[in-house]
Amino acid sequence: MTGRRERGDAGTATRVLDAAERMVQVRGFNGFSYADIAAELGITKPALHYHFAGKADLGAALIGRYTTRFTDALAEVDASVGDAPSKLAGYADLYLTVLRDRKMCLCGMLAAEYQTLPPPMQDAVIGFFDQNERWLEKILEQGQAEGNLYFEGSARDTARMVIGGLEGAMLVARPYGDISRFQAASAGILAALTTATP
Amino acid sequence: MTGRRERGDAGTATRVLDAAERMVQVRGFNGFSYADIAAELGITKPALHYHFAGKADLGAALIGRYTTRFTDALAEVDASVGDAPSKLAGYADLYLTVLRDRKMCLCGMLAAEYQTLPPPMQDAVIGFFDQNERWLEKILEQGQAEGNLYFEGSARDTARMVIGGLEGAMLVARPYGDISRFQAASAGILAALTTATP
DNA sequence: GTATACTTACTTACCGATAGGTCAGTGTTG
DNA sequence: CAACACTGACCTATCGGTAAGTAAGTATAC
Repeated sequence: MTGRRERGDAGTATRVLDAAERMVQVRGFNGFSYADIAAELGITKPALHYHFAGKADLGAALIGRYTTRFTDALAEVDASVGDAPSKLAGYADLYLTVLRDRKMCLCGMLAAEYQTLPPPMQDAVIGFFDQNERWLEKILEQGQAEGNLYFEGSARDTARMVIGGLEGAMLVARPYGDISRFQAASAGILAALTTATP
Repeated sequence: MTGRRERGDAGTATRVLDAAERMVQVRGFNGFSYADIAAELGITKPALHYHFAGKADLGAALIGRYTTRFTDALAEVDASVGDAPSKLAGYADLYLTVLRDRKMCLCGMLAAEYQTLPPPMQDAVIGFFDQNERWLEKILEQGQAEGNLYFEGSARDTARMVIGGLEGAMLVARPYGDISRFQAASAGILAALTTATP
């Protein structure tokens, strides 16, 4: 065995994160074990402990990477489309992409299990939602200023409604295995924000 | 020890259901064990197996009782208030009552863990959402006919949006321990449905 | 009315499997 | 050789679940 990483080789740590991430998003943090990951990757449990001291550390690393990737995706949405409604649509599309793989939003899943999580993971989950909220708030304010987004109440409360609406739509759509349930809700939220109220 | 139930004594089976229900709503189905329940009630694990053959059976019984109670609560809403907007507000209030105890909707929690549940529990979770959807659909149609609820698209899709919106608002509000997050979302959903579009 | 049979509601003691985690090596690489 | 990336063997605690026994109450037979 080489032991040395080749070009194009993802590296064990990354492969562990990938497997664990998918397991959390499908089964929840309390729904898989170190043994499950080891079996899937064809390595041993101590190899996992070598890369991530404990399940709690792995969990925290998972949220960190997910949040970073999500932040990058939001920046990409910011850069690729101009007006606020398109950015909102791009935001909803990030959720849809996750759901297509029959997965729940990582932090939506962890929000359900929140009370059983080690405190560092709890803080990281909150951080994810805060970040989403800030980005959405900015877009909503932009749209209000541009005159192409309409809502009553604060941009902050509206941002929270959008996050809750999309997370909830994912949560309920997944048991049915029906993406269109999410799409209808997503379209409805977008429509509500792009329709002027008298 | 008498072994015989006294008046006002809840009965072991009911006490088990009560404890398990709270544990699922706070920690998730994969976040507690038979030992946890036994310790809380001051009985032994085999006593649990006497009343509920296995954790799967207990889980199924849990959803059954919850769905029945929810159905009763919906009938109570139907009976106590007249117009559709008030009924919708009553519906949202059922969610708020759950959240006040720092609990997630039982079936919202189980929706997150859906992929790890035994099939009978999966079916029962779907049944709960179907029932909610049917009730809401009826109310939405009533409101549309009365001219005091406004929405585009089908009553069915709108019902699904309401369920997703409220479940998601609960999901995200709970980590923050902030009921007002839910209330703002709930009020927003109600407002969107009671505001005429041009 | 009392002995017998049976049910209810448990307990003690235990099972194999799995949970997360540790430690002492080991082969490879620069 | 020293750092890196592991493996094999093992640990304790806990998981859901079971087998056997028991105290107390109920129904039935005579």
